[in-house]
Amino acid sequence: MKDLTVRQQEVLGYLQLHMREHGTWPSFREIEQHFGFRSTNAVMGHIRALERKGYISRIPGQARTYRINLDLNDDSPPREALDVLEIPIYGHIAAGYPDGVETSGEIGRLQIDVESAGIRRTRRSFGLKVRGESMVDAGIFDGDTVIVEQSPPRDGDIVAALIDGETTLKRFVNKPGEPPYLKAENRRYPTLHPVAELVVQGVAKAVVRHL
Amino acid sequence: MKDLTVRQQEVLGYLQLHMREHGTWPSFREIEQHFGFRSTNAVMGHIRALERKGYISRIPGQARTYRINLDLNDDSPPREALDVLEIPIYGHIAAGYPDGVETSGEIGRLQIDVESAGIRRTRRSFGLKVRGESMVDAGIFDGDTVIVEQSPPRDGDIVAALIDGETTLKRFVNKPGEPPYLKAENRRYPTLHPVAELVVQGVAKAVVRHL
DNA sequence: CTTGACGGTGAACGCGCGAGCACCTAAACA
DNA sequence: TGTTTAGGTGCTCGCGCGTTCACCGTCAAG
Repeated sequence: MKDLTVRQQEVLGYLQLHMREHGTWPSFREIEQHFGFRSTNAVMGHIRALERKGYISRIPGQARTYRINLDLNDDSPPREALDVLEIPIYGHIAAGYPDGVETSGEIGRLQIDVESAGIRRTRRSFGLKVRGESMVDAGIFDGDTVIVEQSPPRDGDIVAALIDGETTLKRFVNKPGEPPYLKAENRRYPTLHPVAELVVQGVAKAVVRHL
Repeated sequence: MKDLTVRQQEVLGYLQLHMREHGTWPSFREIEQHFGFRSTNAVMGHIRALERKGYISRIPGQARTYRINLDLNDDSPPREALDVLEIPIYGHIAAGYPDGVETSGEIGRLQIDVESAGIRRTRRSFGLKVRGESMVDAGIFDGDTVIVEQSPPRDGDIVAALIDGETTLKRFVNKPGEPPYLKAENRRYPTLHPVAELVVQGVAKAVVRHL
């Protein structure tokens, strides 16, 4: 946060303010008007600067598409206090809802400190209520809550993946030289699970079980 | 949520999904492509329906500006704020611990909401870093953190108990007519563990595992 | 004195993207 | 039977909005 000029901080602040208040990113013209600029190019300069310095990223040419890189703009001191995160929990996956997690199906919330869960604040995370026995050999049982972080999977990770329109938990196997595939961790299940198109929603980082 | 058709729920779900994953609302063309429509007007119909039914609102003519009316789409009971508790974690337990709070052996802290952990605020709780394999058959592995609440054990509970000056995790068995005893949940361990004097420190309520 | 970063004006360009119109199909009424 | 509602296709129109180019200041560093 230190390498930003005052003006740039103001612009970054306005981006976040607008998002908080309207649920939408502002357009160049809206930023221009807010700061009293007389040219959208003044905005362009600041946006470019923020982009260059890594505080935001965007999809060039597309309207109102920003993304704040949180890890940079919170210059939180080395934490002594526990950094707690509130996470939505999704349960049953709507039948036929192929996009995966049905957002309206939020069945609860969970709060845990990031260290215990092994997740990062900068990534989006969500909880998933486990159904079925496909991962019992990995110590994940029916009824457990797994905390999934949206990040690219690596070989050996347990991932939440989309199979036939349902979200399931599987081991992600990606050996060099062969296409990646998914594997259930249950001796009674077919071990291999070849998938035409692999849609990985996130990587399981932690399990919380209610005894 | 009941007055929405399946398709409308899917569209609403995609709006939220896209927002979660990209931090941006999708454009009509992106929605069209995602659902395989061949006309943006199909999108228009659904957006209009969602708007008419009050689930979203938008600023007409402006790109990627939606607003979700949350109060409508979650028909879950009004969620109370999560009650979060900070808990000390002990590694190896010092002999003589049961007298009270011996903080010297504290190796960390954990924060979690009481509901996820299944504990009560009124009781004292602590975390325990599991060492050894004595409970693998109960799905508790070496390295897991169990959350223990200080309360009287009942038959079948997993308890933290003092054996030979060390705290271990065991199943508490208390059948009528015979003295209570402890039992390890590992096929390779002796199943019975008769103890002269039973010192139970608390009942395990939850497990947190870092994958 | 020059160079570069920073902050800005003004105008023009061109695609992204919401909006509208015409028309189609299937299911649910009544 | 006609009418309505949900869910589409295909096309066009026109504004919103990001982008670029030319050019202007100020200030600190080399």
